[in-house]
Amino acid sequence: MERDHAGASELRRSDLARRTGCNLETIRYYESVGLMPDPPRSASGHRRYGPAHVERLNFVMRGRELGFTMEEIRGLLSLVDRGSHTCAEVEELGRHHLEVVQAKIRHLQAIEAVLSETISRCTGGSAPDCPLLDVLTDRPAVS
Amino acid sequence: MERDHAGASELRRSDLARRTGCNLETIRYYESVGLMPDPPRSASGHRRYGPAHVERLNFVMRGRELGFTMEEIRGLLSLVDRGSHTCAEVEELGRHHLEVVQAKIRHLQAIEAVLSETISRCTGGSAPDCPLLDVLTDRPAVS
DNA sequence: GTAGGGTCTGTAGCAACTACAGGATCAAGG
DNA sequence: CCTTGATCCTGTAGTTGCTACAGACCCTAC
Repeated sequence: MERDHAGASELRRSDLARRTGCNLETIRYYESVGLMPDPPRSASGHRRYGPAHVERLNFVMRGRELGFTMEEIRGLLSLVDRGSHTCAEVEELGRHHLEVVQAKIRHLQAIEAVLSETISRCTGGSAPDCPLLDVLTDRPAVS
Repeated sequence: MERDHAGASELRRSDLARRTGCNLETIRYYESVGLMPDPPRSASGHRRYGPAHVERLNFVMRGRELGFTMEEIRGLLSLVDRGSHTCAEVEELGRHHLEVVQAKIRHLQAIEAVLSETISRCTGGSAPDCPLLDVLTDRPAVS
């Protein structure tokens, strides 16, 4: 006879981790900050997860993969949890995040332009003169 | 007569901050982690900065603007401080950093592609159906 | 019954700052 | 000379998104 077993889909924490690919400690972290609900516990205090937890963790993980902050995911989840969300509301969160992503890309591209241009002027030799150091020290390039 | 004044270019912390555009607290932080040297102090313990500090802080700040980590900047500084650096050494640090930046750009662009494609399919209406939520829940798009 | 895993909690660490609190000190005006 | 307000000092805690312990408990299989 099995004790402490409320159904075929009761997962331990390591099962949930394996199934979702999420780090074990990260699951606890998501619970501690309220992204994941506190799961029911066995008599001895061990967490027991059901299919709803798997779904929710997948949601959170996909959100993170798309670069949403935990705050944004919280917003998305609360829309969904409310049960009366609209596409327009979700889209707005998405569009805002998209703009942030695009701004980051532009920022990195600006850095990339300076870096690659500067490095392309490096001789790579054993002399101390270096265009990259010139940029960092703001010494104007020798014209 | 001026007391506590060892030259025309002795700066207080707020002067250094203003002159470089660096946050006041950040200067202390850089000192605490060794990116900036501990400056000499006045009799009462107030920091006094000279031109060398301005130069070094500018170096650090330009490095940060180019996205170098503090560890990388530490590396660059130790090359320069050693006094016998070569362009090849500096270039290698720069090239490595460039690759990191390019990888970040690619990562963000992949995110951007998914996000903008998904959001473009949003109707923005008051219905709960939403392509972005579909992606997050991994519900396959209705074909 | 015991060995080995897994689980529990709390805490500290990472990067790179930023922001206080609570006190000392300085510079200028009266 | 004294007050006032700005600036300085230190130490500590907060931020984001985890990750990694330590030390105790528990659970399962042999």
